[in-house]
Amino acid sequence: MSLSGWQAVQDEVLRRIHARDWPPGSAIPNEADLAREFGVARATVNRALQALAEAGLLDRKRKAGTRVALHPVRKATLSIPILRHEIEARGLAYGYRLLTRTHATAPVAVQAALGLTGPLLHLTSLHLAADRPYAHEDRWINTDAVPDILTVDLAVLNANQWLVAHAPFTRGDFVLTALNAGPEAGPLGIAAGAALMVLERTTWDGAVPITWVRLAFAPGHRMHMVL
Amino acid sequence: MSLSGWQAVQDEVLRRIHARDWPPGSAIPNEADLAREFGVARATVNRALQALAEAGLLDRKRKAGTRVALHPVRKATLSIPILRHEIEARGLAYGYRLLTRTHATAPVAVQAALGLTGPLLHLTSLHLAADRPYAHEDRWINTDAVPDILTVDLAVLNANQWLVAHAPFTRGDFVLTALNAGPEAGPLGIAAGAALMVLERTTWDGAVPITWVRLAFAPGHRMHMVL
DNA sequence: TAGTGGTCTAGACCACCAA
DNA sequence: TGGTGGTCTAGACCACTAC
Repeated sequence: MSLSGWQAVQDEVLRRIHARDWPPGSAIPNEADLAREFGVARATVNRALQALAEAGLLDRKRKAGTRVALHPVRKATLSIPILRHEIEARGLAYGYRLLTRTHATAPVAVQAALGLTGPLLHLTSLHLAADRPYAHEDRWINTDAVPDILTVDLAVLNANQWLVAHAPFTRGDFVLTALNAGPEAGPLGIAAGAALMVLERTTWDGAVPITWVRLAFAPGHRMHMVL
Repeated sequence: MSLSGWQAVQDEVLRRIHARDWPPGSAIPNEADLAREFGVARATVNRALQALAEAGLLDRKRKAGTRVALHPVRKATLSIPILRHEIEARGLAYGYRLLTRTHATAPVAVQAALGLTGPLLHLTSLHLAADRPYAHEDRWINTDAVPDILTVDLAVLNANQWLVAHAPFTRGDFVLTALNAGPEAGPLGIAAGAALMVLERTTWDGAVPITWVRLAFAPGHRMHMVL
């Protein structure tokens, strides 16, 4: 067989896995053999198999060889865009309203997530899509890490937009959960107790915690992923 | 400068982006120039830059060159393990209980997701962790695609486990949302109206729809992602 | 210790697309 | 149409690890 291009190799490997030529758990030929069989260079086979391993369909180990994953852990990729873009991509007008701005001691859960105990800048705000509440934001900011944010008029400029532009993070940590609406119910204009999708994000620049934010999306919000 | 390995190249590029040597939106040198500067082959630079582009930090276009992404769309990867493994990984005993098994016409939403109108196999079941309800499963199966499942005693064998072993899917579609507990409240042993994290998954084998499943997780369930 | 995947190299050709 | 990234090749060396 003579294939052309690493994607063709990938397709053929996928076909064999799927056709049970190579059943789950079984070892497949090594790269050199496959390269010979497919009539391509080993690097081409390597590219194809690495992509499949990254997707979780193959397990690869030096010396042990490559095996079809027994329990393919499907990995779905969730892109986390800036809310403004997410809303505008739906053809809706984006709006932002700052609700509160204080300095305060954060709740224990936030202190733990950030690893900080001192007082932090606390913002609550509302993201609007076509003038309707889209998400409620509860944010704590480590001003020691980004002192410049104190000079910004956050009533006008979205804190998240300022942060992505001025304080890029190197590490982020996301938690998705569902909560019954509490204090967010009022600003979101919904009944207390409604089920809300909540995204909690903590970000660091190296070892320095930057911000903790909790986004509570209006009821009915759906996060979509593929594969 | 002389670097060694594509990860070292990646690190250096990241450093420059982060240090604002290459601010957001700006073009960075082409691969050949970087290869010369770093003292590596162009393929090595290519490997590093492709990884960064895949991560959303760079935008690459032929002829136009490579630019630092203006609005880095962070992509979080959510691994969707088999529930049994997720539970056992926490050191808890996994349990499974089939609640109902019927043939029926699916709700319109399910018909639409699968693109099928005929009657389907309908299962509801409960996943248990240490004998406590972990998630409620509502599943519709296209028996035309997997007739063999009718020969299986689903009271004993988890439908999902049977499907992953016998009917691999080539395409999947996930939706995450939050719902107030309805009929699931009873089996889950919780109050009606509690906020539940819901994962809806539709899977196909090529163009053939296999199954639609809705998992409602017990309150407090947290899905974790990194970066 | 030997076999396997991981990676690098130098060179080459090609597809795409902005100028 | 020329410059850029995308990819392939043949060969090589290395790192890891099962045996």
